[in-house]
Amino acid sequence: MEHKARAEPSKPKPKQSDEGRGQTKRGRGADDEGWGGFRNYMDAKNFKLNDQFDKEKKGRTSDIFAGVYIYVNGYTRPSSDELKRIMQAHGGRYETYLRKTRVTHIVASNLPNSKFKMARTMPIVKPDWIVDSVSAGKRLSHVPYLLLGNQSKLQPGLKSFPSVSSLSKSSSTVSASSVASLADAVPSTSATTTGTERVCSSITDGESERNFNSEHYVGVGKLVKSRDLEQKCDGGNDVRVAAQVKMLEKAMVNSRSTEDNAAQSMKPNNGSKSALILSPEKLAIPRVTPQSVSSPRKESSVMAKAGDKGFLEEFYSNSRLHHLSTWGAEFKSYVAELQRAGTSTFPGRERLRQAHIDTVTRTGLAETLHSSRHAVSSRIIMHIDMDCFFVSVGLLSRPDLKGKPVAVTHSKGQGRPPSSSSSLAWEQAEWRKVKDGKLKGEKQARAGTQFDGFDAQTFHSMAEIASCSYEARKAGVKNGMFMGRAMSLCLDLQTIPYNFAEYNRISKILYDLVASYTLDIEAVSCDEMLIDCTDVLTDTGATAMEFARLLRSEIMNKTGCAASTGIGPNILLARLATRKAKPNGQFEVKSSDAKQFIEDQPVSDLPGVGYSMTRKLSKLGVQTCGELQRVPLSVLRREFGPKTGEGLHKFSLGQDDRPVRGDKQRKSVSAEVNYGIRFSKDLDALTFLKELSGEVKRRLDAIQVKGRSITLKLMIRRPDAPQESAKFMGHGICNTINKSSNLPVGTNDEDLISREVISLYRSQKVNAEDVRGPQRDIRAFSTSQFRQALEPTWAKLFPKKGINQALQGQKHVTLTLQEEQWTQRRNQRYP
DNA sequence: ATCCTCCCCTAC
DNA sequence: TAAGGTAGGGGAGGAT
Ligand SMILES: Nc1ccn([C@H]2C[C@H](O)[C@@H](COP(=O)(O)OP(=O)(O)OP(=O)(O)O)O2)c(=O)n1
Ligand SMILES: [Mg+2]
Ligand SMILES: [Mg+2]
Repeated sequence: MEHKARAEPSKPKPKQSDEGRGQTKRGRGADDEGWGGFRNYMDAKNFKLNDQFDKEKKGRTSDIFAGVYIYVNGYTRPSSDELKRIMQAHGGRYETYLRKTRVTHIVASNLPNSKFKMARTMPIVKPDWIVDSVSAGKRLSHVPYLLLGNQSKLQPGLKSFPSVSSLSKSSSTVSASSVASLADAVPSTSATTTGTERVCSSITDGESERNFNSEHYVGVGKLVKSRDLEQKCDGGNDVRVAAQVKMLEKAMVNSRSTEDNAAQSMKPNNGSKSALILSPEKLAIPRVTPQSVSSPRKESSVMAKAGDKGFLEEFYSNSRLHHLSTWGAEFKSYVAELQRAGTSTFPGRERLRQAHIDTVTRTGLAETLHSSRHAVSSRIIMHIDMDCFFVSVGLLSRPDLKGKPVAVTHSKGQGRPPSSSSSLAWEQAEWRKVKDGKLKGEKQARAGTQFDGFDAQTFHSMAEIASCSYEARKAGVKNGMFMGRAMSLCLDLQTIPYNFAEYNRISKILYDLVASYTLDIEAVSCDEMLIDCTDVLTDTGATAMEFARLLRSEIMNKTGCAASTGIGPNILLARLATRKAKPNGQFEVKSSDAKQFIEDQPVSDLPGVGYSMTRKLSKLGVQTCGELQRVPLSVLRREFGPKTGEGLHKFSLGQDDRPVRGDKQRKSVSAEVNYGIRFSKDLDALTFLKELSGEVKRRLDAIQVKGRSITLKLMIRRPDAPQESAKFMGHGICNTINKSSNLPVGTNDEDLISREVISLYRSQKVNAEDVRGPQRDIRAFSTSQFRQALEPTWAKLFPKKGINQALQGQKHVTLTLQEEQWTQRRNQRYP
C-alpha cells in the first residue's frame, strides 16, 4: 500500500516509454448436506437476527419488502448503501454477498454480456424497482424492472459471476490430516499485544443491541464447541474444506521454486522459529528455511535469458511480483469460494464474545456503552495489513536481526558495477523526463534528485527491495527501492533472502483466522484485507477496537508476525487509519471525526493517487485533502474526467461508499515477462512467445475460463537507449505497443488452442524475422494471454504495418500477449 | 449517448 | 549481477 512515496526512480513503472517496465513504471448449497448442528445453529442465528431486527423497527416506515432479500451487484444508481437503507426501512433485507439460499433478488444497474447465468435462478432487477415501489407505497412487480428484459447488447466492463470451479477435481498429495490441521479451529489465545493503540475519537454511541440475546449466544457457543471437539475442521462444511484443500494444492504447485522444495527437505527446523504457530508439521506446506531459498543457482549456467531452457520457470520462481499477483488472485478466489460455500460456524466469535465480556468486566462497561452504530446504514470497516510482511516473515528464522534495518532482496548487498555500455544516470534522467513530460507546463527534471543521489561507485546494486523493516525506513529506505540507493542511505542495512513458501504459509493463517470470524472479507493482497465488521460486532456485542486487539494478538501468536489495523466508517478511512496505526498498532477513525481527520491527510495518501496524480494536484496547489476539498468539483471533473474528478472530491471529504466485496471476479488473465529478454534469433522470440502462450492457457484452464480477446503487448527498446540496461538483464528504456484482437467464438478445446497458438507463432516468426534482421540485438519482452479463441494471427494484430514495421529499427523488443474477457462457462457460445 | 481500442496509472 | 508481474479503473478520441 504505501508505494506512494515513489518519487523513487526504481519504483515507478512508468508506462510506455520509460526505463521501467512496460508500464513503467453463497448461500451455501451445502446447507442441506447433513450437518445436524448446522441447522440448529442457523435456526438460532436467524432467531437472533430476527429478534434484533425487530428491535430496530424504530426507523421502519413500511413492510413492503418483507421477505425480500436483495444482493446488489456492482455500482447502482441509488448506491448499494442507500439501497440497503431503503430496504431496511421497508422491511427488506440486504445481503452482503450472494447467498443463493437466501437472496431473492439481485439488484444491478447494468450487466456485461448475458453472462449472468444466475439470472435463471433468481431475478436481476434494476434498482428502480425498489425506488418506485417505495414511491408507490407497495411492492411492485419486479418483472418490468428485470434488467435482462430490455438488454440486448453486451456491456463489457462489468463482472459476471464466476463459473464455479469443480471442487472435486483435486488429486493432490494433501492428506486428510493436513487439511484438518489447516482448518483447525483457532485456539483461544491470551497473548498480549504490545503494539500501539490509539483511538481518534471521544465520541461513541450506545450499543443497544449488545446483550439482549445472550441466550442465543450461549446456545451457539456450546454447539460450536462440541463440534470442534468432534471435528477440527471448521464448520464441517465440505465445500469450505474443499476450498482450503485447493489452497493447499495451489500452494504446492505454486512453489515454483524447485529450490524451495529441495531446500526444505534438506533442512529441518532449526528451532529458531519453533515458537510460532500450529504444529507446522501438520501443514501440507512444509516450512522452508530461508537461507536456502533464494540462494545460488543450481547450475552455474550463464543463465537466465528468455529462450534458455527452463527460463520461464526459473524467472517466475524468483519473481516477487509474480508471487504477489498470483497470491492476490488466489486469496480473492479463496474468499469468494468461502462465501459461496457459506458457513454457519464462526468459531472466532465465541472468543470475541469472551474477550468482550472480559473487557466489560474489567472496565465496567465503559467502552461498550459507547461504541457503535445507530444509524441503520452505518458500517464499520476494518483494514488489516501485516507490517513489513516479507521482512517480518523472514525474521522468524533470523531473530538476531530484529530491531535492525533489514531488507528482503535478491542482492547480497553490493551488486556489480554496470556494464560500460549502460548508464544508470541516463536511464534515470530519461525516466524522469518521460514521467514528468506528461505534465505539461511543469518544470522539467531538475538536476540531481534523489535519483542519482547515491554513490553508484560503491553501491550499485540494482536489485529491488521488496520490503524493508521500520528501522530501515527511518533512514529513508522504502519498499521498491534499489539496493544500491538503499545502502547509501542506510550503511548498516542487512539483507535477507526471499522465502516465498513461508510468506504463503503465513498468509493462509491470516486469512483462515479472519474467516473464523466473518466472511465479509475482501482480499486485497497476501498480507492485507478489508473486513466489514458490522455483522461480527453486532453478533458479538464487541467493539471494533476489541475485535482489532483480539485479531492482532491472535495473528501475532499464530504467525509470530505483527499486523496493524485501521478502523473506519468506510474503506477509505479504514485504510488511512491503518497508515497511522503502523507499525504494530491499531487506530480508529470515527465518523464524527472523519472531517477533521481527513483535512490534513496528504492527497498522496489517498488510494489511487500515485506519482502522477500527486504531481498534477501539486500543480493546482493541492497537497492536502483539505485543499482538495476547496477545489470546485467542476474543476476536478474538467481536469481529470468525470469519474476521477468525482472520486477525488468524495475522497477529499472522507466519503467512500464502495462496499467490501469478496465476490469480485477476474476479468482478465495474462502472463508477462519483462526481464531477462535478450533474443538473438527470431526463433528464440517465437519459442518464447509460445511458452508464454502455454502459460496463459494453463492459467485459463486453472480457473476454467475461456478467452475472447487477446492483447499483445510489446516493449521495444527505445532507439536512443543503450544496448544494455543499467539493471542486469533489465529492459531499460522502452516504448510499448499494445494490440488486441477479439475472437468470434469461444472454445475450450485444448488442441484447437494449441494449434492456434502455433499458428500465431508462425505468423509472428515470419514478420519478426524480417523486422529485426540481424541477431543479437533483439531484445524481446513478452506477455501473453489467451482467452480461448484462437485464431489470432500476427496479421490480425498488426493489420497494416505488420510487425515488421512496428519493430523496424528496434534492437530490443518486448512482447506482451494479453487476453481479456472470457466466456463464462465452457459450453457457452458467443455470437 | 455509448461503444471500442489503446493507452496511462495505480496497487500489492 | 537479478529475477522490472498482473489486474482493474478510467480517460482520450474516434466509430457507431
Ligand atoms: N514494491 C513492492 C511492494 C510490496 N512488495 C511485497 C513485499 C511486502 O512485504 C508485501 C506487502 O506490501 P505492503 O505494501 O503491505 O508493504 P509491507 O508489508 O512490506 O510494509 P507495511 O508495513 O508498510 O505494510 O508486498 C514488493 O515486493 N514490492
Ligand atoms: Mg504490509
Ligand atoms: Mg499490504
